[in-house]
Amino acid sequence: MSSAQVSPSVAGSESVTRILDEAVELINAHGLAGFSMRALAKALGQQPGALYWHIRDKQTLLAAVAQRLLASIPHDPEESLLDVVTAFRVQLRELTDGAEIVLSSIAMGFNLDQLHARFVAAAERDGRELNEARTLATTLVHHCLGHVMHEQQCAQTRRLGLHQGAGDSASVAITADDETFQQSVRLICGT
Amino acid sequence: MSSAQVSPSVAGSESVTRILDEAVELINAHGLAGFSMRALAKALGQQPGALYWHIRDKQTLLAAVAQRLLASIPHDPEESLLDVVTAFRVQLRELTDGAEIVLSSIAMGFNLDQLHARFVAAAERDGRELNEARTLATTLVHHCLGHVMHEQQCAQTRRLGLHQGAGDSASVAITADDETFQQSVRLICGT
DNA sequence: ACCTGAACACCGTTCAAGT
DNA sequence: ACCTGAACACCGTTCAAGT
Repeated sequence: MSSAQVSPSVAGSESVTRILDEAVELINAHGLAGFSMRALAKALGQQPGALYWHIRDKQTLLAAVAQRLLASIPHDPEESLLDVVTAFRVQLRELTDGAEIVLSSIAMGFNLDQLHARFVAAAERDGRELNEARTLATTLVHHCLGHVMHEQQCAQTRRLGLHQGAGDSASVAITADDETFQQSVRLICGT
Repeated sequence: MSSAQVSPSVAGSESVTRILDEAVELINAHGLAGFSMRALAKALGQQPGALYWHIRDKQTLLAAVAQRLLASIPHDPEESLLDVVTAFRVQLRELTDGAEIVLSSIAMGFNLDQLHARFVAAAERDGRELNEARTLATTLVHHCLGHVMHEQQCAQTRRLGLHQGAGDSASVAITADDETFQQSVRLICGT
């Protein structure tokens, strides 16, 4: 049995850990667009091909990064719905292009069920009925992903320089900042 | 003045139109991941370099595709908030990976202000106060993008074959389908 | 078990030179 | 004005061969 997989549960083969650590560092430094397998190999002092003994491919690597991101959301057994959605957003923002990485990992079979379950549990603790809790959970997850994705893409726009909009760029009607996020969450949760 | 730009307003140089048409066709056929400048050139019967006389680069091309997508949301002056969010989702789904293309175009300076304004206007017609209308608009845009992105990534997972989840794949707790979407919209709008 | 070296089949983009 | 041909500097991935 070759270990050429980043298996969801047993990903701790310690060479894989080193690879993931370095991948996170590079993504944080140069963004997802500036991240390549070849650059990762170079940073690890190896040949590009060497990576493929440890991991299946780039997409699987990114799915593992996404998984690690979600797994490190702090877990409070008494957390409210507001707590968990806030923690989710915080964690997405810890990693450059975190929302894009999580979303695109879905195409790798990565799913958000665990996260969804945490939202549902928190909603039920807040006194919601099960069906309502489920809708609430799904809505908040989708909203948070859309919001942070927007925010992070705007950040990249700024990093690359010019906005191609009109000269005075003060006219941005739709924004994705802290205050907007909180207003949306209050709206969804019904104050 | 070289025309090497897909300028937002005057993009109608008819060669550019042909390029965009073909790009949309290829994206619909093979997804964003399977779309390349070289494949686009081949489909047009040209050399890859020829494209760069008409358009600045790939990202600008995709931003133009996103713009065309948003511009072709049917416009009803009496539309309700529900109408506009539904039309937005329909249009995102017209194009394979449409949500991803729109979201990533934001990094090119592409912004969603026009769309946001339509949401706000519809909300006001529905009797909302301005601040409420703004929050509602932002929330719905972010939610819809997150939702459709999730949905389209899942579709790609299915196209590529296996889910790497457990054997029986019936256990998907979080989904992005029509019914879920409508429930979320009702929740956000307050029934 | 783990890595190198070298290759394969691609990319996006530029730019002289042609017409 | 518009396109070709050819190059540049990259990609992800595979795989024999080494240790």
